[in-house]
Parts: sequence; C-alpha cells; structure tokens
Amino acid sequence: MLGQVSTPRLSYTSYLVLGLVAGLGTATPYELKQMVNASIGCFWSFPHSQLYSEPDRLTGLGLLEVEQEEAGRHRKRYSATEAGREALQAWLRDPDTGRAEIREPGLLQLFFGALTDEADMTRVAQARVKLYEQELERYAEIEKNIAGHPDMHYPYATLRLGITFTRASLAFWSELAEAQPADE
Amino acid sequence: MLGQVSTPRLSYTSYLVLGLVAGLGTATPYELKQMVNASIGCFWSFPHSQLYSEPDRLTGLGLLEVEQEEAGRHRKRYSATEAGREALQAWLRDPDTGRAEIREPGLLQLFFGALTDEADMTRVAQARVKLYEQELERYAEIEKNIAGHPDMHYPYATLRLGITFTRASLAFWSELAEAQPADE
DNA sequence: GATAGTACCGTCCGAATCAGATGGTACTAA
DNA sequence: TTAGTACCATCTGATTCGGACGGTACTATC
Repeated sequence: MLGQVSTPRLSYTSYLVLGLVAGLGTATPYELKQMVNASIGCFWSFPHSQLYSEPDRLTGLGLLEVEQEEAGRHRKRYSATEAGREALQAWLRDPDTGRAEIREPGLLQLFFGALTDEADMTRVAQARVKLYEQELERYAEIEKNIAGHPDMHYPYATLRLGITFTRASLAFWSELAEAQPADE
Repeated sequence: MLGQVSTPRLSYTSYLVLGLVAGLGTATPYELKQMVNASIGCFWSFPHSQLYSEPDRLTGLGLLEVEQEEAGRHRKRYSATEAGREALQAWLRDPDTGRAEIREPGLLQLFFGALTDEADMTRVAQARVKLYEQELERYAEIEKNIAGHPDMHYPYATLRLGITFTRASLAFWSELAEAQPADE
C-alpha cells in the first residue's frame, strides 16, 4: 500500500490554504493573501509569509500541485490534488475540532482591572466600544456586497458569525463603559 | 538618563505574568499555571512552558525579581519590581490595544461549507452546540464560586465576557443546526 | 523613450510560540 | 520499604510570527 504517508498533522493554516485553493480551482499565494484579507482574515489573522510557505509544504505532502507561470512574473500557481481534496473533505466533515479561542486584549486588561483606577478601565471599555462600532460598519459594507449571492452563502454565514461575536462584544463593553463614565 | 532601556515589546504573555505576579504579590511559575488554568486560560490558552520561561525573561528586563526558596523544592518565587509595576500600569491604561482575534475552528469549516454536503455542516453545527452548552455549564460552576466576592470583581467581569461570547456563539450555531437537521 | 512613482509580488530571517516528552521531588498509603 | 500519585520544572525541535527587504510590472509625465 503505497502513498499512505502518516501525515504530519495539518494545521489550521493548512486547511485554509487547501480550502481556498480547492474552492478557487487554482491560486497563487498572492491571491490567497488577498482572499484571506478580505474575508476570514478579519477575525483570524494569518501572516502572509505562511500563505507563501504553506503551499510549498502541502505540495511536498502531495496535497497540492504547482505550476510555474511561463511568462510575466513566473508566479507559482497551485491546485489541489485528489489527495488534497480528500484530506480537506475529511476535516470538513469532522465535528470534533477544538473549541474557539478568544484572544481579546481587553479581556486581559479587564482581568487585571483591580490594579488600576476604575476610570482607566472605563476608558479602555469606551475605546473598545468605538473600535467594535467601526468594525461593525466595515462588516455592514461587506455584507451589502455578498448577501444574497448564492455562491457566497457560506462565506456570508462566516461573516454573520463574526458579526454575532462583535455585537456581543460591543454590548458587553458598552454596559461596562456606561456603568462608570470616565471623567474626561 | 540611565536605565531607560528600549524595552523589546512585551507580549500578552508578558502582561499576563506581570499582572498575575503583581496581583498575588509573589508567585512561582507553577502557581501562575494554576491561576491561568482556572481563569483566563478558559478562553485564551497560554502554554505552560511559557509561564516558566517568561518570568525569567522579565527578570532579565528588570521587571521581576527572583528569589530561590532555600528549603524543599527550591522553587523560584517571583515578585514585581517598581519598573515592572510601571510597565504593567502603562499597559493597563492603554486604550489602544489590538482588536480581538477569534480562532474558532468551526468558523473555518463553515467558510468552506460549499465544498461538502449540507448535512456535514449541520453535524458540525450540532457538535458546536453541544460543546458550548457544556462550556456554559462549566462557567456557571465557576460563576457560583466567585460572584459577589469583592476581590473577584474584575475576574468575574472577565468571566462574564467569556460567557457573553459563548452564548452568542451558541445562539448562532443553534440556529444553523436547526435550519437543516442532519439525517442520522 | 527616459524617468519616476506606485502598486504589485515574493522571500527571508531572527524571534517568539508551541506541544509535549522527560525527569525529578515530595507526600501518602499500604 | 515500597509503590504510587500528585506536584513541579526544564528542555527541545518544530512551527509560527511579524516585518524588513528586494524585486518586478504598470502608469504618468515630460
């Protein structure tokens, strides 16, 4: 039984790249970067250097194929192999993935709130409110462009989850900001 | 002007350690680990190896002091220096920290939902629902123990933010899970 | 048709992060 | 004594990270 290599545990970045390439049919790292920035990257940042190196790694594992462009910039174009599509499928079907991790700097600051003045925490809360209000505006923009498009159904769902999080966050920080108005 | 070293950008882990040590007065890495696991670690995981190495780094920067225990296990006990408390203060007061990052594996799976059967996504959603229901139960336990304690005011607020996120998440995935029940 | 400017695109590297294997130390119970 | 179990600490190799750096193609201007 050839080929059944014990895959060295794919990372989330791996599945991101795999999924994006599989979805687009073919993609260059730069295109991946653009895609990510405009969508999932809003909530979960992936450093662009990964989006250049990861495709190579996946190619080494036989999950992607490369094809160097002849003319122009000689970009590397990647496409998914059958093995790649299978690995992606297997993961997409897997309901037992890890729990969400919330890396909210404000959460940390709040945790140590007892070590500063209450007014400082209130200012932090107010800044959060402003930040997330702006985020929501951005998302509303994006939403306008993709809502309804049938092939954007799932990306739209993803955006809605992001919006859900942001709204929840906004509500929380608003309450905190109002509880004790900071004396300017 | 001596001493004003250009600090090499403290990480969130740095502030976590700094805050914990400052709050406790004195702490060993193991105690930090326990603290973290029981609180902020629920939402934002910090590898324990960091909680051993980071205090040393901070000591090197003059923000913490060590004191090796004489007897027993010869634990290293850390405490904050004046410079450490100042660095922490400065950060706690800073309202312009980064935005939250949501690393939710389900978010990624959902994003690529178009590449599998709808039933698979529904199963993913159902698993998420179960997962977050359990999380909420755990949080309710913790909440019982700290609600009302005046010195737990801020950690409690932190927990409430976590609960807020989890509830929002649960609502989202519930809706998705019900929209199209998976055929068992 | 030279020059300059500005996107566009890709690579590299040192530092930080990570999971988890490993190993030792104190208590507890038989 | 011995064995077992928490408790505690370190180390390591692999991966991730941010961002500096450098090159390439278009566009505008004269």
